[in-house]
Amino acid sequence: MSVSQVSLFNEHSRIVQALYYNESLSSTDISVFIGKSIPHTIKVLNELVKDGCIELRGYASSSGGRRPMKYSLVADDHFIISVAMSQFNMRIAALDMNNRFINEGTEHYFDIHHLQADELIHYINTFIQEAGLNKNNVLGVGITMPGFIDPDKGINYSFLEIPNQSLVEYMQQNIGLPVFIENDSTAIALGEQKFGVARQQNDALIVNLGWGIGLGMIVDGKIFRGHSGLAGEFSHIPIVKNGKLCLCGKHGCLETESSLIAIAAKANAEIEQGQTSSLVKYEQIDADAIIKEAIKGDTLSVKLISEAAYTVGQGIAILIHILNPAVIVLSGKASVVGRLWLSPIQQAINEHCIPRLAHGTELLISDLNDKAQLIGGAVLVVENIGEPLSKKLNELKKEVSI
Amino acid sequence: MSVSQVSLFNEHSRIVQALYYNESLSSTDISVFIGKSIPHTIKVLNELVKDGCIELRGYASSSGGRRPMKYSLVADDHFIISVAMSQFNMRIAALDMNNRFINEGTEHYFDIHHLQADELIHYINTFIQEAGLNKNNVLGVGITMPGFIDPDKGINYSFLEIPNQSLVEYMQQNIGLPVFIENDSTAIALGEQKFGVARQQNDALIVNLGWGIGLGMIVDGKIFRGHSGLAGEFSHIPIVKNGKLCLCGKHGCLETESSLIAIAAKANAEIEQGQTSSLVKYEQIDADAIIKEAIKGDTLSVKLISEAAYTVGQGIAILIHILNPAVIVLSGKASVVGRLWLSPIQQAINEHCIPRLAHGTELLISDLNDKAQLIGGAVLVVENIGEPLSKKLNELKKEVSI
DNA sequence: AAAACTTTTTAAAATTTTAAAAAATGTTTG
DNA sequence: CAAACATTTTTTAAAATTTTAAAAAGTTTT
Repeated sequence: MSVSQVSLFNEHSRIVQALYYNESLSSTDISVFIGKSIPHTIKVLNELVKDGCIELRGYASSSGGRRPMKYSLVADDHFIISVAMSQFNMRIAALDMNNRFINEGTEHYFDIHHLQADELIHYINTFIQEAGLNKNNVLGVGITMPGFIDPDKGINYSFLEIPNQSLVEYMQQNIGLPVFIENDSTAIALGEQKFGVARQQNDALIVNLGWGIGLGMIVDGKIFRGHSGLAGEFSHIPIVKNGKLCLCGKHGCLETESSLIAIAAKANAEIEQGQTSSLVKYEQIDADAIIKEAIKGDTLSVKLISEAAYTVGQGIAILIHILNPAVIVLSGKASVVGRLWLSPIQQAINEHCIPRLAHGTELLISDLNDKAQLIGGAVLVVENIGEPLSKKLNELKKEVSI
Repeated sequence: MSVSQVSLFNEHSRIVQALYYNESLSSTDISVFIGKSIPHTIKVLNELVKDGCIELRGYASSSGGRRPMKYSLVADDHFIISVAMSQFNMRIAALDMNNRFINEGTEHYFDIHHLQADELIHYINTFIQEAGLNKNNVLGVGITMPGFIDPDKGINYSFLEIPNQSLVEYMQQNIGLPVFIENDSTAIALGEQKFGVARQQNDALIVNLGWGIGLGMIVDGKIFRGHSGLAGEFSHIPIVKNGKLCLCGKHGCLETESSLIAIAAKANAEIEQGQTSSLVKYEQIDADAIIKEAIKGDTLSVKLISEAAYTVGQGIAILIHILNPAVIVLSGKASVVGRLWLSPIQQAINEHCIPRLAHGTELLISDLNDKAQLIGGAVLVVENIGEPLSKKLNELKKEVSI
């Protein structure tokens, strides 16, 4: 493949991206998106129509002038596999080029600490087979999971380490498709940015209310990772004075007070002390139980979530001062009870932010619910088509600093 | 001026930028910097040599092959005026195209709350005249000052407001040169990034230890401002439990404990309570007095700075978790006693950061000292040549979002 | 029905890159 | 010690790409 073909391919992929994020666009829109002239854009669009991956969808309306042609992706020309993992489970789904789920997907349970890459590969290959997908029509597999992940090198440093090889390389060899990996919170942020309430936002913070408190940051329209990929360690900022030792070894981390794990621990303690609550009927009081009872209105569950939320709000107040985001999105597992989190967090923001900042920041609840991570996995693939890992690694090596 | 000429001009200005930040570069270096092919780069370079703003500086060494020609800016072809203001004073200096001060500069004292734009204009015009500079050879004037500033609109919302006009417009009309404004902490960050210890860094935090605690953030190689330009409000993050009311109206702001103003207030209180200290000899104990005595080893002064530093360190620990910077630079007025700040801050980082993050972040003291802001003002001009305000405003209006 | 406006098409012009040759220099080898 | 070779930069000319400008084609408003 010559260099000119590569750059052409990337131009194509930019157009595919534009259309994946928008049902249909005019040639002018696409021309702006890819930063090329209209004649050139139209030439490329025609090629893609001939290729069969883009179709014409009639004319858009006009405010007084010739009506523009609408271009869209052909929905079933290609598909994307998205794999969303948490510490304890994984879901696999397939999406078409209109970002729609083409089936119900499958779910598997495990403890990620004991999960083997081969198991993961087996689940994915089985899924592709059972969904009846032809691998030639699959753009790629987006795997999103907890851990400290380098998406460019294709390595998860926390889980699923493969000796002498990157996880992505190993997966690609055994699945026969392009594979991309990303951190779960980051994936949720991607999903919210492209298809959720953070759509169109260049400066957004997406809080992943889950087993821990994850944070995905969109800075200047792009996912922000920091110098060594560790940025967004929100759940370990030292702002709590409860003396509890965190798993990370430090005291005072936000997650010792506000994660679902911390909330569950508190619930168990309170119940033991004889607190009345509909939680008593559970054999093991875990996050799912608390969320379930909180929805039903159990006082203790609601109280515990509210308290945790206020502490998270204090942390968010600090984030706002430093990053001045346009929106903050509450997403992730626990955001299904988003209403319960919202007002304590908003109150903490009002109490701890300078007014100009508090007013300039919108606090929103995800409307993607538990789909955010799966959608983020699909976005991950779309964002990376046209940039195979090998090319990225070459760039990393070349990187010249003047 | 046709559009093609504009883009050519911007290409020229990219080359000027590359050479302003580097004493000399080869055509290959410049080609990489501006992202164009070597033949094209050499063509443009020849034009600039003919123009007289770039000169040849002989050959660089080679690791085995033809030696590359070194290109440099002609030092006295153009000059830059930099104006560095604080709340209480301003310095004016002129720099040549090698980033060297061409004279001693001048200094004026005032309270910025009562400063008039006309006064500022008078100082600048007088300076240019007395320095014997021809305005045709001055690239522009970079004014850096406290306040909430929108550099694109050319407005300082906190000070020096001009009715019905932007400050920059007014200044340009009365000085007859391109004028650019920027926040003081941001300017210091620019200076440190291009010429200081944060050189080459894409992810750096520059702490401006001054009357307040300023913060300039370099994210992905660029100054980060947030959604509405308020990012980096480090001095108002709520992390102190001292009950003191901050000027911003909130309790618990970092600056109630750690700014030079807070330190001076504490010193006065301690002296009144009969503490022994070489500070007693001062009529008014202000920041300058404390810095002076701390250098001499006065126990009280050192103690107060150390305490403040530890609190700043707690704040920095939070910044590190969120932003994962490669380096943190202590700069600004109070960084002349940088050694005193260093170890309490480092200790707070070690205590409050997860180890992987603490180890990945270098804490450095500025070597530009009080020159950082002036140099930042010059960088401000260099960064903006080729992009006149009017063009920027047009772009702001056009900004299409898909 | 004319005027105003927007999108699309076309063809010429301008820009930029590619590829190959030439020039210059350090390293290796006989 | 010099010739051969590997490397790197510079030059050249042809090829490819992309843009500009102007004309044409549709729509809405007046």
